[in-house]
Amino acid sequence: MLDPKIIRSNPEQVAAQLVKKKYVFPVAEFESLEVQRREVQVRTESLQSERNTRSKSIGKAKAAGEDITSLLSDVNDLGTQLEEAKAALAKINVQLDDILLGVPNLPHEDVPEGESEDDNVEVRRWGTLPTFDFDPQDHVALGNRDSAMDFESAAKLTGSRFVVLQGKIARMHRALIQLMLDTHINEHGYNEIYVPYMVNRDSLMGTSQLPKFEEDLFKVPFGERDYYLIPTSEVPVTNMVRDEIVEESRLPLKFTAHTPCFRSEAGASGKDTRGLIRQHQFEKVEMIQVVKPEDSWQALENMTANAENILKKLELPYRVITLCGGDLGFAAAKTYDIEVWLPGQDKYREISSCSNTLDFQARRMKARWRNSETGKPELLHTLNGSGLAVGRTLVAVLENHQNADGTINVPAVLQPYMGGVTVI
RNA sequence: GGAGGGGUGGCUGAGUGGCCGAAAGCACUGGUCUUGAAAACCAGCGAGUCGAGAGGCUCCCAGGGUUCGAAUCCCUGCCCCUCCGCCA
Repeated sequence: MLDPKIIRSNPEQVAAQLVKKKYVFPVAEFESLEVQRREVQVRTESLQSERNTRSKSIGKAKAAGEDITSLLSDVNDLGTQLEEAKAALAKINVQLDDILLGVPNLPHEDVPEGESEDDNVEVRRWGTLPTFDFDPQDHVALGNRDSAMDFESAAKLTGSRFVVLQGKIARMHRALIQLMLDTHINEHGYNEIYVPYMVNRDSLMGTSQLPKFEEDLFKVPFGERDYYLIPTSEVPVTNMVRDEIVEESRLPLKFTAHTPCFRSEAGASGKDTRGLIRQHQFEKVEMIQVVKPEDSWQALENMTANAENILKKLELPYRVITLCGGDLGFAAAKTYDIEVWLPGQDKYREISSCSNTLDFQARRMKARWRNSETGKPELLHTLNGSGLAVGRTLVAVLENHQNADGTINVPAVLQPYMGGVTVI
């Protein structure tokens, strides 16, 4: 959520900045509601004030043993007026919240203009693209050996966009997770955390998957309410600091978690239907940082480098891009995507996304720290980044390290996690 | 599933209808003392919101209700703890 004070004091400027993100902010509607809100709020509060003072005087008169019947009749119709004012105020606030919760974060000034992913700007490349003296296969063909990557069984068990992995491929998939976690823990200073794979509405509101993106989520009815399968561990991990005031000495908080992620992919029918690229269920190792505001931009650079380090270890060529305004996510002020080279598709594909949300999520979550200089609680900054999407990493390893006979060279860094096997 | 006990400020915890935004302690901040520190002593210290300010309003898990007035009484829900049963 954006700071309502900033929106109130300068709605046109906010609207102008949001144009970059292809969002039309309803300035006129907002301002007219604000005028009403202010008027009704002032009226409500003065009525409350009146009621409070009168109630106090009744209490005093009663204590003094005086007759209070006339005082009671004076206060009679105050209650109804107050009820009406309160109801009117609540109604206006609901409308204002609807607007405010639907406004995306402001893009950072570095963020390039642009409509879509075609306008994203490349920052750097790493690695040399592999060359093959044979026709490289894609991961679906490579995984088909011994039914190690089995989409048909998954379709039988559940439906489309799921997979069954078996044998060495399943082991490599698991090995990748271990490598990622160990690297983030031992080399990058993250704290491992295990979290629920289902969350409540409040958590999803906090990180801003709700109320706007409900159709992307799997909902699980539970008694009178609903739980939701997490679309990313960003949700449970970031919400650790919801409604908390974090001691300054504990900052920065750096968490890494391995979880499955569940996405309905409602808006992606027909897209990436082949293979492992876009599934309803996939594994991801996530990095979350909760930092002082002054540290968040440096943290974004570091987190991106942490994700890149995994690709370097796996000897996978990649490039880093800055998302343009039109491609930027709802909560993000700036996002670096890392795209890995996939020989089977002959192009770079997203494998990580690292974002700084500034205080956007923190404001929704009331996630604060106590600033020792001011002595006051202030909003934190939150960042999240994939380090990395495991399924897509598996795809990249298979395709980049394949041999003519369809076998795969296991990257040296992964071999200890696979019992020393060098080729699968 | 059954029985009982709870949810109060950063933390612990008192508070059963008005004198309570809320005792006390811890933590924190400032001061006295000290070469310095610790200890001791003194003082300050919840959050949000409206307002130029004075000050107002809201918040004692959440949502309803009773009342002129609710942290306090009633109802519903959520969560935590103890015991019993069941169980991976």
